[in-house]
Amino acid sequence: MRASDKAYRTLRSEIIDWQLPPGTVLGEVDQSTRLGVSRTPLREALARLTADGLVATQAGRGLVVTDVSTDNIRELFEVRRALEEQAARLAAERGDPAVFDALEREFVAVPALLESEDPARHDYYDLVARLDDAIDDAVANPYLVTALRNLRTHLVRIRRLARDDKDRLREAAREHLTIVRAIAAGDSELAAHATHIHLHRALEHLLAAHTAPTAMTTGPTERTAS
Amino acid sequence: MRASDKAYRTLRSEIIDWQLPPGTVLGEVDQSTRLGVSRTPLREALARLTADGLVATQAGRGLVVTDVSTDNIRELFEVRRALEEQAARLAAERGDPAVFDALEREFVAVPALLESEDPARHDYYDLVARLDDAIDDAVANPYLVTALRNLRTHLVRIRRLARDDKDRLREAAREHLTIVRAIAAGDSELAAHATHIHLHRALEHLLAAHTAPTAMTTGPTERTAS
DNA sequence: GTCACCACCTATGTATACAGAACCCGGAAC
DNA sequence: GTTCCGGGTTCTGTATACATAGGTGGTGAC
Repeated sequence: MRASDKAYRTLRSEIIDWQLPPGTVLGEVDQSTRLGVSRTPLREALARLTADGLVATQAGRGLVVTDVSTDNIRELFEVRRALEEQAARLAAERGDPAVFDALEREFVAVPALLESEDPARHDYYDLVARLDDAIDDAVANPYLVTALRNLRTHLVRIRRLARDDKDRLREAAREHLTIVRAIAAGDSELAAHATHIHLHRALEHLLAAHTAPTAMTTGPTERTAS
Repeated sequence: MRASDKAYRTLRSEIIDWQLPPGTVLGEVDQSTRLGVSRTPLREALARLTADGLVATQAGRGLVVTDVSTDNIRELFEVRRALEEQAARLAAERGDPAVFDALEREFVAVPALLESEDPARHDYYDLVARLDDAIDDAVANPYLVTALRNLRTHLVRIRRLARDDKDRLREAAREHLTIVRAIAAGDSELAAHATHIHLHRALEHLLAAHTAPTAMTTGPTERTAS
């Protein structure tokens, strides 16, 4: 694997996992020595992360991991609504019903799934990821899929703030079920509206969880990664 | 100005202006010597262009300028519809009516404008660009604005294929007028639907112009830039 | 005559060295 | 005490050298 890819993937997952929290200064020499690559591939990795919106140049401190504010989340969801509604619409028009029928059966089984031993809900998040993949596959539009992938990167990072409880996940599964059924039935408008509602509810839940413990991300987080 | 910025802007405008047509192979050494910068900043420029979708790595020939096929245009417009409708909606909700009232008056005057001496229609395209800027300003959403800006890069490149005649521009101006009035009136749904119709008509016109002289972009365009 | 293999060459990927600019700290003057 | 200036240090930006991989062309064998 190329050194620049290695640096990019490592930094990306560290940022998403909050091992590198918002505000972390990413000096080129620090990171290149830490990751064991030279500055040239590291710069490429940082450029890609900047394009992703995970890092940004702050006034006079160089590159820092971007903050996740309440406003950011709202803005992100405005874009997300536009893109995911369109994706749902197109998936309903073009998707293979059999694929979404199979996913429907899995979403029906989610309440039972959530009772099982899986503290991190990995099985559930895996199912949602497979739904996303199926939609990406169905829309067959590289531009749209790329935009959605970029967006999901941010959403995974934000998910850490959500404190998803069992009740919310059960509700989300019901919302997903409506979406999947609409896509399987080829009803594009229903799929779009179901997606709209799902995102509306997800944003509500996210903001409710985020406004309370806001101290987590704000304030002078001057931590440096070493 | 940084050498990498210089290389990026130069290559970007050359690709958009069709001076570097689709299929052109962009070797690192060729371009770095041609542009008078070293390979390091040039690689950064190429990475940015790749992220923009203007160049892509092709099988075994390295980086090439991306092709513009009919399918690409359709896919691009699917994303565009999603993002611009959302932008129009948000602009109607948040925009300053005075700004869009002023633009409305300018769009009313377009038929007269098109009669003037301006073979390249620069004045008209300028007005559309100012409308885009006003919408960007009104939506006040950096993620959405960034996505729209990236999209418009491709659209400017495609415009070269459109052969916009006076009739189409007059029609487009009427469509824009409807959009601007809806935004100024704060009617988000009307703004979204007017945008939808405008994009539908624009795509129709583009495809009609593009399917006939398709030989312009296809075929073995093995040209090399030197 | 065609196909396969080998060698050379050119391209990309990486490391490092150097230059310039910006920031920080200390000192001095008002 | 505060502010401004200067030196030093550290960072980014750029250039270049080197290594490796992949592609191409030529030659030989079947």
